[in-house]
Amino acid sequence: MTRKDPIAEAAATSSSVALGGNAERTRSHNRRVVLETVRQHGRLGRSDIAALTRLTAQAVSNIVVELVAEGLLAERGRRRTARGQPPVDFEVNADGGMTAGMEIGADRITTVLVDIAGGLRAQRTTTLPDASPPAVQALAALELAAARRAPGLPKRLLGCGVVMPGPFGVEGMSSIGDTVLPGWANLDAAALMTEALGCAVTVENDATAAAVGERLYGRGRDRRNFCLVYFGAGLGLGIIIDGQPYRGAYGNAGEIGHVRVVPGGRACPCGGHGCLERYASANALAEMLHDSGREAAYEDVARLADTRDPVVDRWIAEAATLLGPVVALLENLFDPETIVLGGTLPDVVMDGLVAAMQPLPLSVSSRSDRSVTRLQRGATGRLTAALGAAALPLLDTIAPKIDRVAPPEPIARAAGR
Amino acid sequence: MTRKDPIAEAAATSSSVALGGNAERTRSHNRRVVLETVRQHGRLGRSDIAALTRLTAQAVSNIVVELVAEGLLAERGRRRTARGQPPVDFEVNADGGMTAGMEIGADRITTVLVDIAGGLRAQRTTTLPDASPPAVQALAALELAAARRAPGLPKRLLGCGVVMPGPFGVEGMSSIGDTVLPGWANLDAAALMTEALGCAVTVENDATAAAVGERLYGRGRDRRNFCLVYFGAGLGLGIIIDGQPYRGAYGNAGEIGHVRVVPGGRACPCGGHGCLERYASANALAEMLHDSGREAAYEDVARLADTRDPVVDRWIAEAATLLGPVVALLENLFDPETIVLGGTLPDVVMDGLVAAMQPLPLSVSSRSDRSVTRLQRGATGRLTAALGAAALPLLDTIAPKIDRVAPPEPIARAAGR
DNA sequence: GGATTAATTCAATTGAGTTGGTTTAACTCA
DNA sequence: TGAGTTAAACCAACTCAATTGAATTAATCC
Repeated sequence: MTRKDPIAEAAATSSSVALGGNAERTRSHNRRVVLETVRQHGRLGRSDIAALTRLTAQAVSNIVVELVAEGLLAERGRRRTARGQPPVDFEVNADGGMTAGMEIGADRITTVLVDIAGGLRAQRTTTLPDASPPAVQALAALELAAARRAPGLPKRLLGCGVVMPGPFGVEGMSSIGDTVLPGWANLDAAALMTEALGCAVTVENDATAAAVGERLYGRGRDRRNFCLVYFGAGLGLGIIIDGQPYRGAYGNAGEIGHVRVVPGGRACPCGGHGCLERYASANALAEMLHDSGREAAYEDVARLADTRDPVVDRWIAEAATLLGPVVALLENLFDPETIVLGGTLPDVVMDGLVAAMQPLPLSVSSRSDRSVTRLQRGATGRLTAALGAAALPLLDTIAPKIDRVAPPEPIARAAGR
Repeated sequence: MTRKDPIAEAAATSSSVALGGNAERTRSHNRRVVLETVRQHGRLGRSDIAALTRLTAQAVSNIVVELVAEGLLAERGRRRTARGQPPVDFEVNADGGMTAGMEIGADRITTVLVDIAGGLRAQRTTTLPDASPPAVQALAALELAAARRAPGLPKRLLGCGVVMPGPFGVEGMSSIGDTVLPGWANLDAAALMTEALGCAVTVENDATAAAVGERLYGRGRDRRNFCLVYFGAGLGLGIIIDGQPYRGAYGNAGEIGHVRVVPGGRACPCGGHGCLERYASANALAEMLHDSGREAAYEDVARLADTRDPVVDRWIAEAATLLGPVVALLENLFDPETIVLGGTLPDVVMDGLVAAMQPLPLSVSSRSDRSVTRLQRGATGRLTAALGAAALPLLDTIAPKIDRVAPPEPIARAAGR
């Protein structure tokens, strides 16, 4: 009859377990639901919230009182209606709090402060002379402090999201090569940055952060399933499933840059040849520009694209040819509501890409009755990664999610033997 | 000040809304959590359940009493432990209920009855002379009734899952071509079958159903994220994310069969050329066997594979060559815990495929410290689709899920103007 | 200005989990 | 063999938060 201890067993397999609920968790869930509903619709009366969430008006009323008291919601006066007592509208209180987003690249740090209503309240960029952990820690702390000196900011800082070349802690294919910052490999970046910044830090890769940014502030505002193709140094894919970022079982989902699209093509640091990101990425464009003796800083690229520079056009044509089938592939696999293009390329270039990819290849998304376009440029512009980073802590605050947790510690339990 | 009615607006965009919780929903959630936990671990005492779910022993006790009274859990005696009062173990009561699964193909119907503990309790196959809706309805009802006459079955039938060539209601790429049963296009198959069978029917495609089957009874039992590549008439992909089947925004996710793998290759009913499923699918193998004058029924294929028939070997080699990169692609995009092969091919053939694909191409899944193999054959064998179908209703009963719902009807509300 | 309508609040009730104490069933050791 | 120890399970009182039903409030309609 002797068996292993089921608790120890669960901890060993590290399979997460669904969490039971209770009254407090119900409240916390409902608070999130209310906030998310208001955020999504912009401005709602208590009854509207009740109807949308299927809570009673009374429950909503209680929660709203709480949220207003905490400064998360703000009253916005009565709406005019046909009959009956007009509802008092509420919206997310822009001054109720803010989050920070930092994009740490090899040579620069971009910092943004975003309020909980999605408004950009401060923004800084500085060069990073030394990317070693202590230097980054110091400079990041300074930059955040400097950004917080902007006038009229919300007082509360709810958290900080950091985007940096990853991955961290996961031994993935993409960790081989030149993506990780020198000296950061195998370090717990989130812990280091939490220590440096003195507030809760979430670390995420650029593509996923950008997708979260679009989800909260951009094209994904009322989308629950979409993909974001991110043009950075490489090519990334951010995946939003059921309103939440999808990271995969080991945090490596969306590694799209190393799909082989040109058999026997350009060599890639990953060891392969003809990888997609050797053609379709900001780096690939910069290389092409360099090879033809042109400047390739952001402003240069924007200018060149504006003037329909032949090299830029050539890159767009090539990238579009290779990306088209990949877009169709993503549609066939994920069946998203839409696919968004984001990243560090100027809007003109993105628009050029979208245009050059038309008509898109046949896929399950080729329906005639679409209400959303299959492919579009993101709405958060050049700051997309930093804004996405800032959105990360907010997602935890706002988005209702299923509560699931690692199995409990088997410590202090006498295991059966 | 005049604005649109937010409720009508929400209904129009049909974006689903998170649902508020209350005491009853908490209970229902906790019941599911308890059931799921017991199902996953096989046999647990009340305290174990409490520790795993983070509920109090008391709450668990109450719920267990309820579940035992309803016949869903069964007491299994005390376990031997070192000290203290030994716990009473519980497990899912195999006689507490069952679900039916039907696989409706172009020429046959397979029916299985599976109890809630995952045991196969009855199984039938019959030929389907006429695939028109009325004929299928009549025969399916007869088959289900016949299966239910097997001795010693659980009394309760909790629901019925049906797998049939889809898709239904969605105008997808794959609906073009020969996949849909004649006469079923644009019909509400779930409603028709519910009416015919007299119990709640879920309709699903083969690949997703198979994935759900593996999730509950097979290789996915302790996996929360995996993909299942399904070899049927075509080639499908079932995706399990966070323990739940992922169907995409419009129910078309996992359309993997029409990835172009051979430029300028064999023509495909979808209109393209060189689609994966023209090479890697049960149909493709059958075609190849026919062309060389061999029989291609299931038993024939199994026999031929056993004797290492050169044609079968050739098919395996070809399919493996084409599937290898696709497996790597899936790993890079979904980062699953594992990828499972399932479908209507004999186990020998599947095993041959898995072997022939080694070594797998580099991907984010190429880690040295893996505890689960990257690619494996499914555990549910030839009945995989039917068993998966039977698992569908159970998933709703057992698996905890976030409650989310379409927005409320705007009827009977005076819209502001 | 009264009737009507819809939003909101008030007060009592209910469901379900938690807390703290008690009982029960095994093992350990003298 | 029996007292002591330990962990499981149960009992009863309590608390949280949502629901229910009635009352109040603030508009428009006529």
